[in-house]
Amino acid sequence: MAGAGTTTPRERYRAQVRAEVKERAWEQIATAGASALSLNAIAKHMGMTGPALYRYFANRDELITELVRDAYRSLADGVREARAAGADATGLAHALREWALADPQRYFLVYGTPVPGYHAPDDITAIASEIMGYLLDALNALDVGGDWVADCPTTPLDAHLADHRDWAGDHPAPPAVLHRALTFWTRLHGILSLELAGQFHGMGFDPARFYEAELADLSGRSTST
Amino acid sequence: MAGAGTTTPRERYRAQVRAEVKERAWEQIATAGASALSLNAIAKHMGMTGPALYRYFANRDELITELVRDAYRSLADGVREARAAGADATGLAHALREWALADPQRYFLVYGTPVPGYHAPDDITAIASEIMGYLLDALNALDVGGDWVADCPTTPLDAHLADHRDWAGDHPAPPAVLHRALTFWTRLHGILSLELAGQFHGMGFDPARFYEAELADLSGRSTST
DNA sequence: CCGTTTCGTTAGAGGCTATCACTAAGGTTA
DNA sequence: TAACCTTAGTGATAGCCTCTAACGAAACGG
Repeated sequence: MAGAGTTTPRERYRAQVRAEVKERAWEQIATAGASALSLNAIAKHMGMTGPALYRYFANRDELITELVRDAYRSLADGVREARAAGADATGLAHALREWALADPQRYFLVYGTPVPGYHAPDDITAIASEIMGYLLDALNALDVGGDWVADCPTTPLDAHLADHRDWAGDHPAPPAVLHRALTFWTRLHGILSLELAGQFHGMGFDPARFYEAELADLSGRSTST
Repeated sequence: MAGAGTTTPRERYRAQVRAEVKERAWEQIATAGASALSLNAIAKHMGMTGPALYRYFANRDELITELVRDAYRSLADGVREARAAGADATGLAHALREWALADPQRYFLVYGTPVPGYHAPDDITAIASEIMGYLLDALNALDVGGDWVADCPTTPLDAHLADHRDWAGDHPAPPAVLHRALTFWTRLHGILSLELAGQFHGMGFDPARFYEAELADLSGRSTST
């Protein structure tokens, strides 16, 4: 019997095949989008027949869910590492942008159009709130003196968020910081998703500069008001 | 030969079948997303066999493109009407939100995850810039006295936009207004797309209030700085 | 009334997901 | 070593899908 931490050859082989399937899947997704992902085509690329892959993934949905999980995980790791390297909220925003540009379809797999019936498993939503946690940390750290929060007028939305802060877990950030975290997320996502979708194509301006400008606005007002 | 403006019975019938196909298509899209749209299933629902529909649409892509066109058209009409009824930029934002909530999948068809290879035909991008035109009008009208633009510091991004303003056509809006139009679009889209994608699910707060808060911020700063 | 155009059908190629029964190979145990 | 069990991969099959081609039938227009 295999002790904890050891792996049998069979388990190693299994893990390797699963990894190769996912690798091919990412290639397919990058070139044709997630809806065009085909287990059959992946199998043929690997020199197998279609049904063989059902030994490794219960169905197409399970493979996609696994890819979504990996994508979330890679973003969370990137953000955590940026934070560990001393990045502030702006640094996290840059990490997000680089992660998004590196593989647009991966970004869309996480933040793009959902299929109506689908509901992500709990461990994936847990990773999502882990990412939100890093953002809250970064924004909260900007406010160590408490001066920005103190100066900040209490808006009706802040009061509302004070009553609905379950999503922040037990994070100590005050409502004004929760508010800022939401604006960070939604504003950056607004730019990134439109840019990656090609909606800025033919408009001529440089999305990176616009991103920087929004970021400056997002950070600047913590000190200027 | 039918004179201009008249229609033969055949043309009427054809238009009616095409309309019914699109109607069924919207139902399918609303419940299962665009990727699950099936010409075959639509035909069966209409009491026909699958291949019959190829008399009306060259292929699946053409049907989807038609739906995208209709969706854009309906948004443009809504925004134009709101503007004609005297709505300012905030009013347009409310029109956008209602249009989005009325049919989330329709919103995603227009602003959601694109298929990597796909390129929209020119008339569709023309509708997109028509919508942008209404937004520029509304934002420009806020600034009739020119005081906000005058007070507004010329940012590097504004200078950049002054050099890349092709997308605004021959609209007289100054660079600062172009900048504001971009922030309007991207910030509102950021919230709407995440909300419709269900990313706020389980977070507890009311997205409508957050939308209002962003809108207040977007409008408020035109007078406060 | 008759030719022409258009519509809808069936048949079929080729793709997909997914299940099933079966073989062949690998590991385990007596 | 031999018997056994587990697992990987196969072909066959069902049931979807898109899309093409050929054929009958209906409707239109002169």
